[in-house]
Amino acid sequence: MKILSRDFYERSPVEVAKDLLGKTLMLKKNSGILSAKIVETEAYFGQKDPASRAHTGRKPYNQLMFLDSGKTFIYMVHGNWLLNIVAHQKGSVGGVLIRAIEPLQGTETMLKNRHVKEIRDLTSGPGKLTKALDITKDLNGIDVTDRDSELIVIEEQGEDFEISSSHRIGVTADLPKNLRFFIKGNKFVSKA
DNA sequence: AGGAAGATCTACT
DNA sequence: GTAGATCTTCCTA
Repeated sequence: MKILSRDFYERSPVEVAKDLLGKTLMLKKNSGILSAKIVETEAYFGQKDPASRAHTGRKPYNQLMFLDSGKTFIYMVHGNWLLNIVAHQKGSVGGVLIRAIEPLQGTETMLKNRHVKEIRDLTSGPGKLTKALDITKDLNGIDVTDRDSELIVIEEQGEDFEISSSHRIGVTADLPKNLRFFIKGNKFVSKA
């Protein structure tokens, strides 16, 4: 098991968003281990990105995006916690939103956290996956490169896959670029 | 005090 | 498949 290092996150959010696809998210809880494969992400920048939390400048609640890469940045939107990982070149600002995952380990626990019939609906959206994994603000700012953290990201050999991209989902003001990336054909991607 | 926000669920045509 | 209500912070006035 290899944990992704700090350098991995100290690159452009776009590169990190693409490279996070296929990696494994692992959550160590008292009740056991939950893990899932990342299948959909979006890149966000700083001031120049109108959809970014950091767009209006540094504030107490968004300062994590300005600080260390490789840490979580979790915030609430429409009653849902959304999970981001801070990623940017040193001295820059940015992050990657985890939009969808595929459950690997602890599926029963996730099903208990959410009332759905279809496994497909369990984690196929940014607010869904945080509920399934029981991620809240308590985990805000933790270091996903530290093996002692409750939440880490690990590199694992998986099958080959093809990456598709699109505009970002649900944002009121997007940039004229494709900043959303997902594994082509994966069932857990929130939207084709 | 009020409203917007990177969404989800439910109930319809 | 699309539309509308509602979810809970944190910012801005």
